[in-house]
Amino acid sequence: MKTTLETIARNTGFSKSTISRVLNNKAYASRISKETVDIILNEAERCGYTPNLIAKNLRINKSQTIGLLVPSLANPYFAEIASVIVLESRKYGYTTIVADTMENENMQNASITNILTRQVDGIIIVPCGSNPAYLEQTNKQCVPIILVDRYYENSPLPYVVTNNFHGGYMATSLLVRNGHKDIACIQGPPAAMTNRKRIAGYMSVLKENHLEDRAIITGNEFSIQNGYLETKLLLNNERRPTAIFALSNNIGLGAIKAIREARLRIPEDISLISFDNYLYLDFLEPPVTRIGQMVDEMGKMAVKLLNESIANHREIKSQIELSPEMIMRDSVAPLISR
Amino acid sequence: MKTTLETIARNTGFSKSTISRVLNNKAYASRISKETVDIILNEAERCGYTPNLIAKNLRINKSQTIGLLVPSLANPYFAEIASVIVLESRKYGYTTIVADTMENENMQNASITNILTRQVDGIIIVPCGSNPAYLEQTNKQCVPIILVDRYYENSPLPYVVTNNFHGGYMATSLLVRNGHKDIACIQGPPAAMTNRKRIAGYMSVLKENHLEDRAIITGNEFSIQNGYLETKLLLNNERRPTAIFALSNNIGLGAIKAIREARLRIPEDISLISFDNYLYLDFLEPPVTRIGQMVDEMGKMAVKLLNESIANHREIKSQIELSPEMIMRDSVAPLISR
DNA sequence: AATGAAAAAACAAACGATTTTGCATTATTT
DNA sequence: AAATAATGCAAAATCGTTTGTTTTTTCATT
Repeated sequence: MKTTLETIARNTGFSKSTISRVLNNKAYASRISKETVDIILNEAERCGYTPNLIAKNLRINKSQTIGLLVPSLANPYFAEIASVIVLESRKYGYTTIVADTMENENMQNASITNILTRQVDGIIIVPCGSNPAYLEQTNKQCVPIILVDRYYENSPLPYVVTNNFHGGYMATSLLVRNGHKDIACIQGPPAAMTNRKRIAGYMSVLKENHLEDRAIITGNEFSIQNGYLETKLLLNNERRPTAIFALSNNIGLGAIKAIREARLRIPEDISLISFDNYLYLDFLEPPVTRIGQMVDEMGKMAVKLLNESIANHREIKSQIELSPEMIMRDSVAPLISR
Repeated sequence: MKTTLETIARNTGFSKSTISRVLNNKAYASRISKETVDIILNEAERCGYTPNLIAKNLRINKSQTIGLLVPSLANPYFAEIASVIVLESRKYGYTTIVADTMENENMQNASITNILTRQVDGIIIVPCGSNPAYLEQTNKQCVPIILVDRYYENSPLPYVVTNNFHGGYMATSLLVRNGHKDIACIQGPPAAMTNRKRIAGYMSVLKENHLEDRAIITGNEFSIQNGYLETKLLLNNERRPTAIFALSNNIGLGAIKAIREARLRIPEDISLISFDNYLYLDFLEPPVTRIGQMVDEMGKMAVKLLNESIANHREIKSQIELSPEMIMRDSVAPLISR
């Protein structure tokens, strides 16, 4: 038999309201006597009372739950984000409902509808697709939303992302400083903001160095397959690039595979720099130089903002960009003029 | 203003009970006229009604939610398990609350208590620690629990895990078939069941081949650091092993690092086989031969069992072991007698 | 002893759904 | 025409909390 406030009330002879106040540490404010408090706490302990948060939530109209949507938990990058957010939000007293949107906009919207029926207090999401309408509506009318890692251009939705322009800039600068002039850039989805910003950073460096007509931009997906195919093509060009900038960890992996198949050496024959930090990259031959994102800060910031928005009941406008970091390894080398 | 059954009731003139039945597709069974149904459905649509699952759950005493606890979402292996389970349970209509236990037994128990207050219908957990008492109590008295990936010996808790004995057996057999006689085994926590079973498989092969006195078992953690240090030590032995069996992906990585630092080649100088499948292992030099677990089947099976247990309201006794698979790559070579 | 204020606890109404029971009204049967 | 059955819906209880209001008790004061 499950024990409720009613159970304790019967066993002690006090009323449900008194029990409730005691268990919620409102005894003093409600002038409940010390003796009563003791009796009730003891009985609660004795019969192993656990509150029914469902009932509480219905009453107070808060669920102390947030929804977390990511494009793919199987991707270690998003898994890491999820890990940070789950742990961090627990510190604020939130429980996290997680959904995997499979990089599919319909799935994303369906998941939002679903978690809204569960009365989440707020949503953190790594969005996918290009239409923020439903998210905006939800943010306006239902619960606060914070975007992480990705955002929509011209949308008022608050976000915490990496300064991808800067990331692209840093990566390309490094290559240029090493004497590279023919730098290929293998991109993800051309529509994705993260992708476009990185490209913009890349182009900016080329322009500053008057190399813009030597820009080579190719690719269309953040996938291993894309990195592999595009690199294959690049290596067969009459004018082979001396360096490759891969706009994601997966693209980088695909590039490595193709470079190895061509029996070229990194970095002697071709330099490589990629985006996203990941431990395994240190175990490749050679370890891969990369632009890392501050996943920890990103997650923590998102939770903090969401919590503020929930607590203060006001809309958050923050659109925050965090600086990426350069992780120097051995896959970039100075160009030996030949 | 949020719309509830009451809103629709007022707007249409019907009672809440009628609205409820219509929206739950019980109109026919309750002999509600076609016209009424139409009116109600239209109004629900018009005012954008979304049910409040919190209220529903309170009433029907089910949350259509399951809890998923993993030791670390940041570990891609567990993230993959989580991914499968989140997606699969959605198919059954469950929403998933995820908690990260940080490989900490206290955290695990605290998380269980927490999600129980949220009235989850069941729990899927990759357990940590060695004391199943609280889990068993919860399973008996509150909601069904299914363990995945790991289990407790002598505990009645149902589980879906890999046949780790078989995995250890397969890996070691491969090495022996390749002529290796001095095979070191770097283990994780000696108390962990998964670890002990793998060790047992390893020993079994050695015994069958009368090599048991040449067994070398060392290590104590499923971490990169452990794999690295233990391998360092092994390579400095007067009698260096000709093959290493790493009992986890992380241990394998650490071993690779140490082997490279010693300027030895894999597999020419030393063979390596590790446990757990992971895509990145194909990009190492050489690609790592490994024992993979059927993560997909494991997750799906766990959800299926849990759902049955919830639906049929009876305790599940299943203790299921899935066969691992050998993933042949290039890190194991025949021993050249010297 | 009567009065009044303060202290302690009970009452009762929500929260938003589901579900049992019951009551008209209409249709069918005898 | 009377009895019975079927139809269509409403009322109200319930799930386990929280919380504003009211009641009862205690105790000091006059």
